[in-house]
Amino acid sequence: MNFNYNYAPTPAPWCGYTNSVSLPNIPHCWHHSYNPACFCGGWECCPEQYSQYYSHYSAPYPNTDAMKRRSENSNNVEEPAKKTFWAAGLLAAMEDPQCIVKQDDKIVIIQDKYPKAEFHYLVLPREDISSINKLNREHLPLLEHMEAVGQEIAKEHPNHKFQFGYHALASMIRLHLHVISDDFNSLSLKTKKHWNSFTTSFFISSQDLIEIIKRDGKAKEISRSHAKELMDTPLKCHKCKMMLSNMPKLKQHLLVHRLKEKHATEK
DNA sequence: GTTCTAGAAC
DNA sequence: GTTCTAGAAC
Repeated sequence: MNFNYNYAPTPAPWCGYTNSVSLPNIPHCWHHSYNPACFCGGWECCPEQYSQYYSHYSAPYPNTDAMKRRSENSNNVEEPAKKTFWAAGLLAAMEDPQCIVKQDDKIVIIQDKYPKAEFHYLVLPREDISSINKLNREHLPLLEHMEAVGQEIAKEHPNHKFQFGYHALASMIRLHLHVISDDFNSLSLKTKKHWNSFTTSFFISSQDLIEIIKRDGKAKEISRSHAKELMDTPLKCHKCKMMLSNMPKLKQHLLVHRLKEKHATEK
């Protein structure tokens, strides 16, 4: 992965090491639980500091070179960049063979690191498109292709229904199409925000986005305040519209549908 | 995006 | 007292 200054990776705040030259090749994907874009290399560079913040993890080995660099730079600590590093996690993941499920010359498909359902893929264009804001009519063939490969991978799970769509205000850099099974059976599905991001109008179906681009020639991310309104929507089952008062109850309720569908497919 | 946790809700 | 979540920190 080549370093791209547009994404302004942030040195870990506790690490004094700053580097104004260039970032070496990034050998790891974000699955290795540290900031792949950090100048200091993430927590491997600062094991003692890392364990201070995250005592339940332990550093694999002390990186003495990095500690020395940090010491040399200790009087020259730059303010961390505003753009937070985690937002660039997808860029690292789509470069890592371990993360890639499928790819072609236009797109890369990865598994969501924190799947919100039994199957949850992300289709990312190789073209540097940061978000739906950057789309225009020239991207229509790409958007159609992204959905087509998404449909293809969904077909590998014939007992599951899938949703294909984009978040109206995405957190991660690089346009990504969610391909997610509608069971929403996952330990990583925890919060109201998770739920509402897939079951309210915050989730723009792939077909809808394509129609919007065809019609208007562009699409616009929603405002933070509108996003918050949608995230605060009361919890409602996406299948039977039943209202649930909290996430544990909602997740328990989802079991009803899972059992019902399991029964139906076994008939 | 996730983790963590204070304090709200029960 | 326990469960749950919102918001800050990362």
